[in-house]
Amino acid sequence: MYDRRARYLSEDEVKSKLESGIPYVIRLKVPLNEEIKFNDIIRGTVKIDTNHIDDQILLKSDGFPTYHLANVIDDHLMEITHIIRGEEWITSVPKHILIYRAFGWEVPKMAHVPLILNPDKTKLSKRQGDVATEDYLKKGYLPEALVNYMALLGWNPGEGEKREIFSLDELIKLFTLERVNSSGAVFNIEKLNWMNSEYIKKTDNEKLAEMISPYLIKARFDVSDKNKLFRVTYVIKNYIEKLDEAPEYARIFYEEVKIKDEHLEIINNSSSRTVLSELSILLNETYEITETNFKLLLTEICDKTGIRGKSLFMPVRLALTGEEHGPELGTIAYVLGKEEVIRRIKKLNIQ
RNA sequence: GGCGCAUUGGUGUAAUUGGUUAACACGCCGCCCUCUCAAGGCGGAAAGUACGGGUUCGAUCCCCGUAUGCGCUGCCA
Repeated sequence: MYDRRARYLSEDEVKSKLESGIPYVIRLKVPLNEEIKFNDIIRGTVKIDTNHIDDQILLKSDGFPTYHLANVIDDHLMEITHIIRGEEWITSVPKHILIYRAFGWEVPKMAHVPLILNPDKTKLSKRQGDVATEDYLKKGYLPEALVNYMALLGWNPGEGEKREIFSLDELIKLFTLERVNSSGAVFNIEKLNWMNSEYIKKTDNEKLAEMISPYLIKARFDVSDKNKLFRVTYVIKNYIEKLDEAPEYARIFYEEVKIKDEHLEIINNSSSRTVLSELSILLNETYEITETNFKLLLTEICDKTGIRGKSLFMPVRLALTGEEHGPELGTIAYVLGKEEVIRRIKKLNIQ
């Protein structure tokens, strides 16, 4: 700690040092043995002994002010009423109060908010993941979800309010500094993901389609067919938690089907061949595929052939997507459309 | 080292001025739905409130100590 030597220099000493041209700084003369008390809106009364505070440098040797001086003057000139900032600033409050006092200015109200923590409870850092909001926006977190999630980190609306999804307007209405708590909060990406998926589900298809198309384009999918894009959006909105997951789930609608080796056997057995050829026949008699009538076609095949359950659905699923898992078959067929469904089945028989 | 701030399930939080079976959400597990995967519905496990002392008829809540974590301790902000 600085020994406060400058304050004990005599006037003559100061004068001669000044004349000799030695570089100097201007410091704050902190009173000795005084307890500075202040009220923090979030934490209540905080006391700090001035003996633990250095004689702060206010003007550097190059003549420029340090943060502490500039900050106080700036806030006063801008008529700041409330200073709301991170907890790491709390120990510099007495320095600021002393400066306000020296100027004879009123001290604004103070509120020091808790820190956001890594899973291991250390201060949030780049080493353990993204910290910039841009990083999250890029991944396809919606701004509303981000705001909503962050608001709930260290704050809550109180008893009687069970909701957790709040619009900006609602947050503005409900938020008070008094209900912010004072301990650091671990940033839980799982809950953010959940909340983001809630917001995605709430977004209407047209808007959501617009939001995901950059991600699909980046994956080199041809999204020029707007109708198809809307249908794809309608399907995947229940699957994605973040917008950047869209290509992964939209893939089956945009990429050529590739039958994996482990599925060759299933797709080539006689029952599967029966199902697929029956389906082709029925499709030719169908004007247009809808979610429900495609299911009806499958029921019809079941009635006619006695093939049911997995042996009925799986060959169709594999033929249309090349995957064992995915949305409901009727939905998939509806999104692809009649022509494409027929094409995909046909392509298979040729192999 | 000194000073400051904090401490409720794995995580985020709740619990009128001390009196609840300590509540909700995420996550996890199970069941239902179902061709599958999600979504959705239902249910379950999970903290006795960091630890130790007080004060009190009674402490998550008040006081003290310890531990732990974080912050500050710059001619950085």
